[in-house]
Parts: sequence; C-alpha cells; structure tokens
Amino acid sequence: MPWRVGPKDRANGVIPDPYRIWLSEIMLQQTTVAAVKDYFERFTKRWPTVRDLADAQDEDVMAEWAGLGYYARARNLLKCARVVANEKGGVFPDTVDALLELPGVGPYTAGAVSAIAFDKSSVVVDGNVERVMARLYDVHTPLPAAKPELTALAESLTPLERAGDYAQAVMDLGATICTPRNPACGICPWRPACQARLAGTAVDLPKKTPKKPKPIRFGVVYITRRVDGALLLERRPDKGLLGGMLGWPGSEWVEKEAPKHQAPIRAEWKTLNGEARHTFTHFHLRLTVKTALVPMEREPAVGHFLPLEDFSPTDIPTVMRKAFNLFHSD
DNA sequence: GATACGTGGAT
DNA sequence: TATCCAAGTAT
Repeated sequence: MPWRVGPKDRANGVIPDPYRIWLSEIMLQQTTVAAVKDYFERFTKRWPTVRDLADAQDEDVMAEWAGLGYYARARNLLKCARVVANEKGGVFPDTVDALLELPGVGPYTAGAVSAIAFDKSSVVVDGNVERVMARLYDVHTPLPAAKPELTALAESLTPLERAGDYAQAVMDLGATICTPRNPACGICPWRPACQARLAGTAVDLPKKTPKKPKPIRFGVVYITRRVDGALLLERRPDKGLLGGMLGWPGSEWVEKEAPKHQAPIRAEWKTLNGEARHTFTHFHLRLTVKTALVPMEREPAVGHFLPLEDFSPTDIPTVMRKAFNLFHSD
C-alpha cells in the first residue's frame, strides 16, 4: 500500500506523513484497498501537501473523487484540509480528541491517524477489528449494538508502544485471515487464544442485525448534445445523494414510475432503448435516458453546457457514467 | 438507535 | 441474478 510506512521503513528513518495517512484513511472508509490505490496516487501527485489540497478548486477535487463513492467524504476532505491549512498552521493534530473535531473524521479515523501517523496509543476499531474481537472473545451480541463492547475489548489489547503497527496488523489479520467468510483459522496466529474457534462459532461471528430490502426507484435523465459537441450538465446540491457532483439533469428518483418533471431545455427528445441500472446503498435505480441535439443559441432552464474538451466521463459519478455509456453506444 | 450515503468485487 | 461486504461518518 503506497501510504504505508512499515517497521522496516521506520527503521530506515522514514517518518509517516500525517497528510498521506489522513487522506488514505478517509478514502478507505467503507472502501476496499484495491479501489483506493489509484485514487490515492492521483490525489497525492496532484496535491502533494495539505496546503495544496486546501488551495484546490472544489470542482477539481470532486471530479478527482468521482467514482470512489460516498461523496460527502470529498466535501469534508476539502473542509478538513482548509481547517488544517488555515487554522492549524498546516499541521494535523495528533490526539484523538483534536482529530475528532475535524470534518469527516470520526472515531475510527481519529484513532487510526493518531496511532499510525503519530505513534500514539489510540484505539483503532474498524470492521476488521470488530470481527476479530467478536471471534477472539466469542461475542454474540449483534452489531451495531455490540460496538461499545467490542471497542472495550480492542482497547484492552491496544499496546502502549507501536499502537499504529499493532492496529494495522489486526486490520491486516481481519482482511486476510480472519475474513468474514471462510476464515483461515488453520494459519491464524491468534488461533490458540480464539474463543470462537474453541466454541466452533467463528464463521457465524460477528452477528449482525438483518438489513432491510432495497426498494426500486425510477427516474429520467436528459443527455443534451449541443451542435458544437458541448454537453448539458448540472452541479448537484451539496446535501444529499451525489452531493456536489456533476450529473445529467432529470427527474427525481422515486418508487413506482418517474414523477412529473420538466426537461432541462426545449428539444425533440428521443428515449434510448434500455435503461441505466445502478444500486446505491439503500435503493436500486432504473434510469430512463432521453437525448436530444440542440442549436447553439438554445438556452437551458437548468444546468450549463460544458465544452466537449472539458468533459470526461471519469469526472462524474458512476451512475451518471452508466447513463452516458447508454447514450454513447447508441 | 436508525437512516442516508457509492461502488465494485466476491460468492 | 441477488446479496453481501469493505480500513465509517453525519444527522
């Protein structure tokens, strides 16, 4: 992992950069290492320091984050970078309490940054740690109710020295050996101490409260091509789904057929065959895509035309990219 | 405590 | 195809 400073690096005098640790931890929230890698490389190459990031344009950061999901993270990332740059002299705080004050930094990230970047003896509890603790101590309380109990257990094991290395080791254990399904108990270094292994309950832990089924929502988006190639895009409001991101104007997304709405611009609309399907955290979406070609002088009611050379499908959320693909392959 | 909030890969 | 799941946070 490009952000990791291992024991060997540390022995060679490498000191972790809190900016890089913080950035990686924000990206890793509910997101796999594989998905984060390229984004981390692009962000650190384009904005090498927290001051560089603080000086960035909002739309550039949102475009760079596009595709990674949970876009509130990107908005809070910028807020946080600006607080650190403008109010903290460009220096990240090193205590959990101070880190918790920063936008987008919760209990996990605060613990991770203080332990990994500053070698503080902080508790670090992510999904991996919860699973490892639940098994190690055979905790049957379902999540998320079990969180305080599991945090207390994690705290009891957190060492005074090298807590960052320890935290990463436990997370690595959870990611590679003590996995949700088919845990590799046979090669687990903690097998001798594992109470769930003893009880034969490891694979069933941690217990989780059942989740609700996802409803299906429907909507319409409009992809408008101007004769010079420009595309009609709209910046979504900061609050809510895909907040702050560019997208195609369209209807609201609701259960049962798309609601009444107005097209973003007067045109002869053609409905594309098929639909763009996408699943969000709490609902499935089926998007109908309508397209039209409009003359230069036609003014949109919503959104603005983006010149062809300024548009990249990688700058918009995946669901919008799916709609664009339907349009582009038409 | 419950809900909103993305995405892609694994099974 | 459908569900589960990943280094969570904000409200």
